[in-house]
Amino acid sequence: MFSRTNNCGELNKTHIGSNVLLCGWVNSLRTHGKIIFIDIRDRYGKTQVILDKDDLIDKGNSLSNEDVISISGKVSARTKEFINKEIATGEIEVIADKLEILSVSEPLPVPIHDREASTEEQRLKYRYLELRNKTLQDNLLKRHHAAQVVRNFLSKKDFIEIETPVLMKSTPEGARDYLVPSRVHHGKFYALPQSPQMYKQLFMISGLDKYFQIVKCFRDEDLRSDRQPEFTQIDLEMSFVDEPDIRNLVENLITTVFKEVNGVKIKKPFPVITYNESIQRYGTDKPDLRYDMELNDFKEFSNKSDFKSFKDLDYVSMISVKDEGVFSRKIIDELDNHAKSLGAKGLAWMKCKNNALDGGIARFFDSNLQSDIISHYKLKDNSICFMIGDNSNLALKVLGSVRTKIAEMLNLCDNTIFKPVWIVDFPLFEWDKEEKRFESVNHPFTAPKDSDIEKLSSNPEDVTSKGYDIVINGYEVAGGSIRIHDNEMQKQIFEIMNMKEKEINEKFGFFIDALKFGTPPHGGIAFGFDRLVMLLCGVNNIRDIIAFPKTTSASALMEEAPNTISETQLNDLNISIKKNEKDI
RNA sequence: GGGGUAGUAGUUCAGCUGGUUAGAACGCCGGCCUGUCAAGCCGGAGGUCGCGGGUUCAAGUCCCGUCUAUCCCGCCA
Repeated sequence: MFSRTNNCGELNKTHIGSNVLLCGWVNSLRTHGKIIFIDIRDRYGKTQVILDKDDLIDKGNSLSNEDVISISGKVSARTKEFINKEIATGEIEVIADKLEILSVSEPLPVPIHDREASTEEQRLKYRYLELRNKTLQDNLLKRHHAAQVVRNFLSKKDFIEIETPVLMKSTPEGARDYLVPSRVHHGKFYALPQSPQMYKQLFMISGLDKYFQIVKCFRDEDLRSDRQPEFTQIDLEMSFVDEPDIRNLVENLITTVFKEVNGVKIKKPFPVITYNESIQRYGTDKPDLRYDMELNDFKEFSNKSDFKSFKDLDYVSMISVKDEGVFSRKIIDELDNHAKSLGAKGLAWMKCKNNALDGGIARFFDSNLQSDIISHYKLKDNSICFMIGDNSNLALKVLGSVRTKIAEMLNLCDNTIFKPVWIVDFPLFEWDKEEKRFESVNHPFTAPKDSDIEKLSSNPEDVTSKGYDIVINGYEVAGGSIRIHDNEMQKQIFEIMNMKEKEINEKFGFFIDALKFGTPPHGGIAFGFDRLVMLLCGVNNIRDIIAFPKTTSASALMEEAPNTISETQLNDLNISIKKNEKDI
């Protein structure tokens, strides 16, 4: 029987002369007749092994990539000309005196060292092979490290990690629930948590004071590159706090994680901007602050121009960018198409040259107006302006998206820089046109600002909430709020959302009851842990930091989930499947 | 639900305005080779062009439908 003495990444000059036994995969094989080189690989690194004895060469010639082997031999120094500076073990090699083949590998369906070299469909099907890739392993290692730092940090601050149920009651507000049928209670269903929101508030009522959990959450909605149907939150809640207490704690948590995991220092305190300000300046509530290019109100000038398409519009939004020959007609067309695909009528533009405006819609602005524009926005020579006119919502939103697109084109997104910002003063409600009722912008447990409580009954649309988000580099990384701790107010909020007493009692009665028995003022926040790890790893796809992710249609290509179940299983649950017309 | 992109050898791709036997690289199999490190050289095998229909003398190529992956919009309290 074998027993490994070292891993494949740790041998160096200090081990020269010692006898070792290494285990791992054949990373590459170079046969030269009377000598064979094997790079043996494990999670820790690669080591070059030499086979130069006749019996070993016969065996070595039968090897192929990804076979699992063990090698025993002597660590030997490489002569100067053969040192490989690329790898940690490059100063030594192991001269084998025994080779054991532990497992033979068939040719791989995906190459493991070059992830780009196969389609994602293929890689997800053989995810366990893709996970042999160094980068992916490093990402998972970083994820582990980040979780560990979070647990340590919060534990030291008296937070207790408490598990909450995964099978819970469905309360259809917000996202669609993943549902689990009950065998015992025919026709009834559990829901998987979208977040442990109510449980953690109940912990505060219980007097547990400070709670956290690194926990899986589930939302049955359509996916994006930063959204998975099941994802992980760092969920936390604390009693007897107001907004500044939470912000202070969270800033310390975030800076600690970035420092411990990535060695990056982030300045405190984080900048704070209001929701309205963020929309005005960046056209989004998750602005990327790694670059400037703020949006401007251009209405004043477009009104004075002869450009008819901008007349009679609510709003004209403008950004200006330095143009160092990047914005060719082709690129401008590309941006124009992007704007149109988001619902804008088009993207107007003009360039600033020799203290005048030129190209695009410049001819609709007379020379006086042009100089006014140039001096008002301090436009520099060789810059380009982009404008969108529409209702203010759309104009800002679309130009905000153009802003990020331009930043990508100009390579302004440095993944080693982290720019966090608090977004605060969200409206408490927004009007749902289709349902014709108010809906919570955050969730219905978010408290209104103390100064706005009177407006709750008169004009709910003007009420500002005690909610806050943290955005880093354009990703919404965390969101939370100070909660309502008064049962009457909680009931009032549900009523504003057009819920009847009966419905409130059915869905949330237990929770409103709980609020009656001495509820401390409390608040908290939940981090999208996956997104945080994405930032730490410098990747822009959530699948790169999850071991076994789902596709954009929420299926698992490896094990083929979801799947059909047997008649027996259906009968146990008293469920029958409706046949579509197509299937008949 | 809507829009964009992709689907051809084990893998990644090429294949023009429809026209001989659908090509390349890597991998695989066989052989040679004592200093390579993505080793090299010689030879070989390997294809239901995602699937279904249509147009045509002729379809990988054109048309319609459909499936899968991916990006975006809607959606994500």
